[in-house]
Order: sequence, then structure tokens, then C-alpha cells
Amino acid sequence: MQKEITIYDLARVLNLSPATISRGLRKSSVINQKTIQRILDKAEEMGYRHNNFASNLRNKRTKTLGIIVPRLNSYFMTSVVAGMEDVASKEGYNLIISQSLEKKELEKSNANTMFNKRIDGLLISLAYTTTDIAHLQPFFEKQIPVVFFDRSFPGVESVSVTIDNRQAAYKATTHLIEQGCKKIMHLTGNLNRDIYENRLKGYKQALLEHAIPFNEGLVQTSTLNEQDGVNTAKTILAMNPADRPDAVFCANDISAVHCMVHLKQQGISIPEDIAFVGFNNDAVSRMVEPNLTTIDYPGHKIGEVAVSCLLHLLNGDERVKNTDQIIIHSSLLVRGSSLKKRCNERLLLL
Amino acid sequence: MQKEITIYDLARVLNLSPATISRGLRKSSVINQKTIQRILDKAEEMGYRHNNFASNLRNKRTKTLGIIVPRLNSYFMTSVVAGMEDVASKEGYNLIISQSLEKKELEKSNANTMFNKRIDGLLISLAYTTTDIAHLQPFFEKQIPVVFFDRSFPGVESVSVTIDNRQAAYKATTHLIEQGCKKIMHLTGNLNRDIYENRLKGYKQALLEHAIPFNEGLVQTSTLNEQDGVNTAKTILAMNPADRPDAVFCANDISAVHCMVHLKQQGISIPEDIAFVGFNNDAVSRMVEPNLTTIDYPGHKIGEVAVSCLLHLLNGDERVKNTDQIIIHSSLLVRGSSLKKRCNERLLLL
DNA sequence: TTGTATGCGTTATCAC
DNA sequence: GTGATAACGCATACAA
Repeated sequence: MQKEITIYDLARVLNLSPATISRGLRKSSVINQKTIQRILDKAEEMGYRHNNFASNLRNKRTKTLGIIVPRLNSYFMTSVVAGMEDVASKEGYNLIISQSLEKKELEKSNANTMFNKRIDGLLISLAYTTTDIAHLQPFFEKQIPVVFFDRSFPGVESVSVTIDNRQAAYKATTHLIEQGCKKIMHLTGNLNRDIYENRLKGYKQALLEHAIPFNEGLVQTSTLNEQDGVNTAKTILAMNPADRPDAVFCANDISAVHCMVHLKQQGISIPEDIAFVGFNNDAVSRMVEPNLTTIDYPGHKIGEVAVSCLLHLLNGDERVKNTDQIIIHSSLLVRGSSLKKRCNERLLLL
Repeated sequence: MQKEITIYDLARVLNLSPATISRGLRKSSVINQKTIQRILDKAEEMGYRHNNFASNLRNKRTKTLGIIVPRLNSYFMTSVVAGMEDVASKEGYNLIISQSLEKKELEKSNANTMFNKRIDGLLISLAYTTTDIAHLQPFFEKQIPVVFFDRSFPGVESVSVTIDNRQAAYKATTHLIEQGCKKIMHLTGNLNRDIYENRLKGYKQALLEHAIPFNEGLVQTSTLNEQDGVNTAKTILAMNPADRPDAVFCANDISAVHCMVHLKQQGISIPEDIAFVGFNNDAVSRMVEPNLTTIDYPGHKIGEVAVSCLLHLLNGDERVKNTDQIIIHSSLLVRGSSLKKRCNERLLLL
């Protein structure tokens, strides 16, 4: 490891003071333009590299944002992170990412680690099993801004970036009803999380408005993974054929797809026997046959907005500070899995 | 932002010197056990947090590893990163991740950024369009260790962690031949990358050993995305039915699945008309019907090994320094998409 | 086993 | 416009 060039080296070579070099490198308007250029050129020439550690030590900032997600294994989540990366890196911020694997304990220890690493701000989507946010207290106490995305905590005094889950579920369910479905099963996630609770509300509301009685037995709660989709299919198959639902609205695409595939293998026709709507517009929704009707959940956008919101908070923007929720637009993508009636797909997309 | 507790604060309160505190916090064996305990207790009590910036500035290390991947949108890649995270965090290292989006220019600028952030080591999987590794020169010059994974550069003086792509492709192709296929199409990625070149070699070798002439027209090169899979399907459909291949071996699962699905929609039977083998054991391989036969590419393991290898290099381990390649075991997972002959799947898995 | 003194590279404050 | 200097928090060489 040869020696690194520092501002002192530049200062010596250019016959200037370290202070001037420091200012020049940051293109301070207080310095002569020509001097700045000389400094920049010489820095380039000598292979100078800015030392973030010295700078951060001095500035008491880390220029690092922490992200805690339940799992990094879905197209949705990687899109969110990609969106965050875009905005953060543009502003010179680094990201550190960790997974809670849906476990409260892991979420807690990850939050702690990040706190100790002195992240400037936290972006978090809560685990299934998280029932309170005491583990975020250190952040609140030190006034380190926290932004929730996707899964937030009701009544928390932070900003949350999400979609209108209730309305999305309402749209999805209404669409199924309009296709003639009367017995719509709803496969959802842990109702601890407000997003699933809101989806359930939207589902109920659609039923109510169309005078379809709500049947608790048609709501299944699970972790929405591959196996859960298969299990739901098995539940349906175990029913008396006359009692089976004529549609299933799943709170994610993965479970919907696996449920569909399993039913198809057992001779059920999709959408004729049972129509399907998923949630997320995951890549898999375009892989099954028929393609899965789903809610387009714009992950990249969510990530962008969450970070830019966090940066506003870091800069003390009062408008953002007084915001509770930021709602990103989502839409229903109608595809084959829910089209009982023949109709023009294009029209439905509008 | 209230004041942070430093070792000076602890020193004052405990009537010790900052040096002793510093040593005590790191449990230096040179310090009295009781003193260490007193220090640790008081640190806990006062809410002391270690300052990495001061420490790194002093130590001239960042305890950060850089990762550059083409894209973070596949199950394979997220598994790799998860594996890296596991090993790195255990050793107190942070990761910073960036995507090249398969573009040489972006890879270059990302490498530059990481160089300037002074990462202690680099983990990289090359972009399609990367034809040389001049942009990694600064790392080599400064003796910052670089480990390639998945896609490496032939003849480079660094370690690369990968599977035996040639052998995997050989196994896949041989399996298809054993199923009675005689006209096997191969859909592959950019042959700039050695992994695709090696897969092609394995494919050719299998043909050769079974006296099947190699037909250049049956090899298609693309970026292996959804659309490329569909395009290949269209190419096949446009052929005279008598000339169509009886099998397709794809260099990833995504393209294989989309190709399959499109063909099925046009009335082609899988595997009866055309058998399929993919590559990666992506989650989607278990979503299509019939399930896709594929090569299990153990991403998590690759990530683990790559990081632990990098850490060995950082610690000056000579054995690793003199290693060129680390080959991780992969295996063929036989599933429905390639089973023309009825047989016991269990047996084939062995 | 503990203490003293110094430097790591940058930036902010104040002075010129 | 530019310079001198102190401070950020930690870790080590050297001293005791």
C-alpha cells in the first residue's frame, strides 16, 4: 500500500494552504476560479482521492442510509432497492441493506447494528412478526429520520410511503365481481401488517357494495409463499365441488401463481372454474398461463420516493416533516386469469 | 443531536486514560480483566458507541467490500449477495453494492466510485459488454484484492469463484441426447463471457461424443431476457415443422421459461415436441408446467466462498493468492420439461 | 498494566 | 481570496 495523496501534498506542490485546497476541491465559490482549476488539475494528476473517513469524522455525518427489508427475494423488493440506490447515489449517499427474514428479533438486532453504524437515516419495511416499534426508539430519540415503505406501523410519527392498498384491493375484488364471480376467496398475509389489513378492508367493501355477504371462512391467512399457495389449492380441492370459490384474490403473485398451477394440475380450469387476481405485478405473473391479473405495485418508484423523502427530512424540510403518508399510484392490470367474460382487454386496461 | 460519548468521557468518569479505554473496549489481553469489565459496563451504561470513522481514519482500512453485479434482479444474484452478506458481516465487514446493468461504462464508473470509497476488496461479476479489465487496473496497482464470481475474465491474475460451466452444459446436453433428442438448439448469452463460451464448449463436446454433427444455425446468442426467450420461440415457430429442433438448452431459466410458454401457447407440446433444459435453478423453473429441468447453480454458496476467499487475501493468505479458480459443485436437476422417456425421476437425480 | 503524546485527513472558525 | 489552527475520536509507539 503506497502512500495516499492528501490535501497537504497538494498544498505543498501548489504553494497553497491545505485550507485552500480543501475549499478548491469542493469548488467553493469563495475561491478564485483559476485557483480551483489548478487544484483540480493537480489533484487529478497526482491521483488524489478524497478521504471520506476524515471528512465524516469532521462533519459528524456518515452519508449512509440503512435499509431493512423482510426479504430481498422478490422482484418487488429488488425494484424498491434499485430505486433507492438511484436516488441515494445521486446525492452521494451509500446504502447498507439487511434482511429481517420476517422475524422481529432479527429486525431488532439489524436496527441496532445500523444505529451503531450511525446511519444518517433509516428506511424500513416491517417484518410479519413485528408488533411494536420499540426497537426504533433510539432513532427517534436521536432524531435520526425513519421512513417506512410498503409495510408501516399505524399511528407512528414518521412518514410512510405506500400505495392505497384498500383501494387497490377494492378494484381487484370489484373486477372479479364484474366478471360474474360471487364466491371470492381472499388469501392474505399477516393481518398485523396494515397493508394486509387494508387489502382485506378493500375486499370487504367491494363485497358490501355489491350485496355479497362476507364469509369469514373464505379468508385465509398465511405467509404467502410458494407452499402457502399450494396449501390453499389443496384446501379448495378438498371442498365439495359445489362449495368451491369461483375466484381467488391473493395478496401477492407468488402464492397466486402456485395456487393456480396446482389447481390446473388437478384439472381445474382457470379462469372458467376459478378466476385469479394477484398483487405486485411480479415477473412470475407473466409466466403462468393464463397470465395473472394483478395490481401493479411500482417498486422502483416507491424506493425513489422513500429516499428522496428521507433526504428532505435530513435537510430539515418542514413540509415533509408534517407529512404522514405518501401514496403512490397503483393500477389493476387485467390479464387472462380473471377474464371469465370475453371482452376487449385494451378497454379494461383503461 | 446530543453529544456522543467518546473514550475520553469514559476515561474521565473511570479515572483512566483514553488509551486504556481504547484497549479495554477491544478486550486487549494486556489490560487487567477487572478493568476491562469496568470499562465495558460503564460504556454500556453511558451508551457509548464506537466511531468507525475515527477508527478507520486511524487504521487506514474501511472494513468495506464492494460488489459489482450486472443486475440484482434474479433469484441467483440475490442468493449470491445474501451469501456474501452472511460471511462478511460475521467478520465485521460492510458491503456496498452496485449494478452495471450489463454496461461496460457503468461498470467502469462503479468501479471508480468504489475505488474512491477505498473499499478493502472488490467482488465482481462482469457485464456482457466488458471486453477488457483496464478499469480494474487501479485496484491491481494498489494491491487491493479483487475476486471474480460467476463471470470472470480469462487469464486474469485474480481468483475467480464459479462452477464448471463446461461440465454442467455437457451434463445437460448429454441428458437431452439420452432422452432421444437429436436436434438440440442452444440459446446462450454473450460469448465474450467465458461462462457462456464454456457452456457452448460443453454442449459441443456432448454432441461430438454422441456423433451428432454441430450445426451453427442452432446456436442463438442473446441477452437471455424474457423477450429473447419469446424471440427464440418465434424463430422456432417460423421454421418448417420438419426442421424444428426437438430440444432447447438455454443458458438461463428466464429465457427458457418464456420460450416454453410461448411455444405452448402456439400448440407445441413440452417435452413431447420439444424438450427443455435451463440453467440456474431459478424459482421460475418450478413455476412452469412442466417444471423446467435445470442446472442447480448454488448462488448462496458462491457468495460465501467468494467473500471468504477475499478475506483470506486481505489477511495475506499465500495459498489463496496462488489459486486461480475455485470451482463450486453444481448438479443437473431433472424435471418434467426434458423427460421424453418415462422413467423414475429419483434415479435420474442421482 | 497503565499513561503520554501524537498523527490519521478533513473542515470550520477566525484572522489577514 | 487565502492562510493558520484547532478539532473530530481513535489507536499506537513509547515511556513509566
